[in-house]
Amino acid sequence: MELIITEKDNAARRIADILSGGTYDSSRENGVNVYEWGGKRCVGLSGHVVGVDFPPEYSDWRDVEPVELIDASVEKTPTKENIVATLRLLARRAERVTIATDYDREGELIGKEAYDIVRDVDEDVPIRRVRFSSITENEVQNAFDEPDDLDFDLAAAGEARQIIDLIWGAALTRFLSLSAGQLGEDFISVGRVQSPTLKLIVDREREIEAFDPEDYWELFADLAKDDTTFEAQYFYRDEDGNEAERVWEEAIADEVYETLAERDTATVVDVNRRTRTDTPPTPFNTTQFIRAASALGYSAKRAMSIAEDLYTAGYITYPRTDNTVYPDDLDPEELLDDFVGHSTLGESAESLLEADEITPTEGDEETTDHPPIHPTGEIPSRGDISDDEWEIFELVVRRFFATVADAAVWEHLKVVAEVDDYRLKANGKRLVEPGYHDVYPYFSTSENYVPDVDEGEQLALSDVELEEKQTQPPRRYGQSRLIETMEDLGIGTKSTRHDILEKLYDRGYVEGDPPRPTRLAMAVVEAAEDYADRVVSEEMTAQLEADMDAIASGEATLDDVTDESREMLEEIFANLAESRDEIGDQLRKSLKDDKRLGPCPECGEDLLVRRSRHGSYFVGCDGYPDCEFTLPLPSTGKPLIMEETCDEHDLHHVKMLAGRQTFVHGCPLCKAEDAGEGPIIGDCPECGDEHGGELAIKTLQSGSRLVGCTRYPDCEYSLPLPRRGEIEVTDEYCDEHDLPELVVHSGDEPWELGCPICNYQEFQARESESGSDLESLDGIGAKTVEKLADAGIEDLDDLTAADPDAVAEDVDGVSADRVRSWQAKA
DNA sequence: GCAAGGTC
Repeated sequence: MELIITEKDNAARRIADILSGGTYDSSRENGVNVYEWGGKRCVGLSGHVVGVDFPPEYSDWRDVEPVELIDASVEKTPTKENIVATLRLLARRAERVTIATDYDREGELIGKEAYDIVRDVDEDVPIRRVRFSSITENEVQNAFDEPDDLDFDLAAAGEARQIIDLIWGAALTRFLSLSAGQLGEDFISVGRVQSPTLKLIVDREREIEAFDPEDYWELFADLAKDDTTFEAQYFYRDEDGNEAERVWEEAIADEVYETLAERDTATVVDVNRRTRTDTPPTPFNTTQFIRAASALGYSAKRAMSIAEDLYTAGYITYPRTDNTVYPDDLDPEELLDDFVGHSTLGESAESLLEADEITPTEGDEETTDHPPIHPTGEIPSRGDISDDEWEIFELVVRRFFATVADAAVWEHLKVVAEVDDYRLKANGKRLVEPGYHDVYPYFSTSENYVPDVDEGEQLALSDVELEEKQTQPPRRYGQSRLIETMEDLGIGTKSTRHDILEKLYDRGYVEGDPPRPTRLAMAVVEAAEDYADRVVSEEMTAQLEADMDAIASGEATLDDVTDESREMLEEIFANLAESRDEIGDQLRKSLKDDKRLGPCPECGEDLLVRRSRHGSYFVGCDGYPDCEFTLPLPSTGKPLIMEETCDEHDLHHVKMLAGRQTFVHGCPLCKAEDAGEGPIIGDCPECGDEHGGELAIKTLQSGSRLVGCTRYPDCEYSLPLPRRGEIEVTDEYCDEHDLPELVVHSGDEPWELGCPICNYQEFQARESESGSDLESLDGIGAKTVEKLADAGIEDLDDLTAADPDAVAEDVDGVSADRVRSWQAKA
């Protein structure tokens, strides 16, 4: 029996399909899929199935000096026990083993890990290696026809990286965490990739903080030929002879303004017309995909998560790739054919197929691991996937379309007109050949119309405007810009860059979007710059890459490289040791700065965001226990201190981070003053008789309102009230509940809410009525019931009477077939 | 309870 091992289950299944001609059987062993046919078995790993770590006696942070980790041994232990067990089981029965992991350095290392597991149970079984760049019939057959051996040097290069990353990361992370007394889940982390990335963000923030704005002026005027008016801007030549629009002296700006404002014509002195070819974009690698998705409003994490789902479902190719050149065996015409006749994508595909010759664009990077991201030709129906998934799928499809489309052509027209010695310019542009923009509508194609004019022509001049402006600080990096910059600097990989950003959020180093560094992040980068510059510099990765190349080519050994790295870290620790207290003080101070809201209204010390023993957040005074002033915070989410401050109390605003339910809470002191109890409207039906509780109209911290008992939290009786509008308490009373009728004033017409108890009871009755009917059907959930109700389908009668196609059109995520199946059941 | 790299 031959055992074939791949890097992931998906690849195992596709290889089984190709080699068996679709005749394989599949079974499960320890929860792992095994594909079997004609004397062969194929199993997929899940990336690395073993990991590196120190021996257990090093695991207590307090008992082990961080410096001791540098010379500690590094062991490999299984991290995916079930897969390792399955591999051992299958290896015992194998007469030959073929390693078919991904064709890149990490794939070689993963292959070596599988090799070691196999060798452990069988010293003699022959083990060979096959390499292919994409899982297509041709490539896979060729690879299996010409098998090779595992490249142990290349795998060793990967191992060196693992060891160096672990030692540097663990030793420095433990050192900083211990120095600041931050143990447990709030440890302070450092690493070869995360720290240089954090430094990028921190450096930009330093520029922003140090920025000194400068005033300048810009002048605009309208020019007109016949009835056509267009905007022109004043410019001059600076000392280097370049065109400049910004005027740095007010007196000069005024002088130009007065001259222009006095005159009513300008003379055309230069007309410049040129055409520009706008070449179509290159195929998607991971970074460019994230960038394009981010322009549509997706975070890096969300974009990758959707791409992974689309990949697993078979609609797009593997989303983690550096490659920007399509492989030879991708036939663009064949792939376009798959879209012909499709309701929304078909037209573009058909127009592209009309071309005489189809030549895809190519990027600069051609790698051996995976093809660029492109559609597989399998098209999901709209009901099968969510709107977001469809939007990302369409992006990938259209990007593929764009790479086989024609270039676009723009015509640029620049007109320069003169008034005395002053010059005005207007830049027009027109898209004469839309080219790829027809099939890829994600780039701007906005035009600016400037009419045809001739040199010497007089144009009417009007509406001269002088605008005072200020230079702006550089902008923070957005998530996709950061990922692009990481790629440019060579740090991280296509699979990890977006994870590294997530890590910075998780560690409390950055907040918001675009990511803004916390004081802690600034202090960590500063400490690293002072004592371990290497770990915040992209140089460390560059050197490591060079060392890994040396190992792979046999010029150096794993021990040469790791020993040298250990020595460097020893030197760093020699300097760190004596500054431990100083570093700890700085870190602790910055941790406190991140919690600081502003002055306490009672004692003037700082108010801090704190966490109670039960885990809830509140605002407390730094002067505690002398000052016991506190303010509440909402119970949902994790508080984030915003840059914005309250004019009245000088306190920073607070935002509550709770995923999709994130909201701005504002100034906690204002909120506390606004909140509280409104008018009392009657006795509490639950505890009024026994304890004298009364019902009051209350406004909560979050801004929502309710009728609640004055004995809260001892009595939790409450009734809901609408969010919007002012509530009027009338003189009329409900006979049954002895409570006043309420009127809500919002919008144009006030509406009668009536007695709050009756109102609530009616609401509940409506809920149960509408819910019971439709929700009784199998395969229909509460969310769908809501969506159907929005489309006017409130009960089973409505559903059976409805036209399935019309329903599918109106309701997101519901296909006509699904509606028919409900109708059959109803 | 440390890193970064695979994969889900």
